[in-house]
Amino acid sequence: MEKRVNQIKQQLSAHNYKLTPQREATVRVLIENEEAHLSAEDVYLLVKEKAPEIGLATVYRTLELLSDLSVIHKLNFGDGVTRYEFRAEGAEHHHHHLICLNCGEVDEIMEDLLTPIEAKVEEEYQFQIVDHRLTFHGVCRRCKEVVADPKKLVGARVT
Amino acid sequence: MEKRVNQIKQQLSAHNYKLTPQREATVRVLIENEEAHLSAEDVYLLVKEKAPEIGLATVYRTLELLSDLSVIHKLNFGDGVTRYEFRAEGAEHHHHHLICLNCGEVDEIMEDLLTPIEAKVEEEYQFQIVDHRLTFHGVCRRCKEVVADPKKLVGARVT
DNA sequence: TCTTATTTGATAGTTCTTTTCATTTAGTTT
DNA sequence: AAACTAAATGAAAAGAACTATCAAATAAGA
Repeated sequence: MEKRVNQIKQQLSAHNYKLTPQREATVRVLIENEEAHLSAEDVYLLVKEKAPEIGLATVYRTLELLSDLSVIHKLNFGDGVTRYEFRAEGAEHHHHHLICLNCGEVDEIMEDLLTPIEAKVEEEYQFQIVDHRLTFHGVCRRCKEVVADPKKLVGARVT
Repeated sequence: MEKRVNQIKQQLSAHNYKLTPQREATVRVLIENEEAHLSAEDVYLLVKEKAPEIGLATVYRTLELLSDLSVIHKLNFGDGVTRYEFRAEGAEHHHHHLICLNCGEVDEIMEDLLTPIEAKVEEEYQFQIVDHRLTFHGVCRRCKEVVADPKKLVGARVT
């Protein structure tokens, strides 16, 4: 944890930004909730527990800054809010997501399944890939028994 | 064109909706701009040219309706607006997108590259896939010469 | 035709996010 | 250490995208 905070501190100062107490509190919340896909509001509420004087605007600014420095990733699961997730350490680009159309839960696929496809796309479409987003929408293992007809869920909950 | 409008008319009436003049104008705009990934605002402005009396709320409602009936797909490229695209005829789920981080253009990959990966995911994660979203972010063929270091574009323009 | 339900347009309201601006904080220079 | 300069912050206003409300218009059914 301390190591990671320190690493981010260095990334910030490399770009002439400081790790202010507000930024540090935000970073710690993000690290502590690495798996959670927090919205800005979520982060704000969690940071407030540690540092009640922080303002929402600062949280937004910090998230934007960390995103610009590729410390975190912005995600959009189509529910109207931007969510944020730590970039996996050393990962070239981020992992994939499984969104359950029934319960809304978001699970992770940590392995990169796209490498062969990317090679094909770069070749075939003359497109130089920097990053990707891959999301599967469906029914998670926990909801399998509950859902009668998965096709009926198309268009539900997530865009 | 007429054939497709008619087909949609039937899909609507199958669910007890009418193809009103406003809905028809909206549908026609969507068909005419099939490749364009229009936002609601875009659609509104285009429909206004044909039917100036239409209101923005009606456009939103129509897009929502068509989306519910899976006539069109909602897309989210992370620029803050929902975009709409016709569902390819007979396609099980929609195609993939190439987003250029330099010029913002969105190109299409019409072939489905994910079938083998989906089989693996369904098996390995016990997740029943209904649909997917796959987007590659990078530099399009048109911008290749202009962009010196593509990595620098990470975090730019699109979330 | 009369009745009933659907659809619409205008507008007000929400929600999420960004901007503004005065104040605070931190780093630099003397 | 005091004065100066720049960066960062919090509060609140503003903005953008979308949704809900409601009276009027349209269409369908009795």
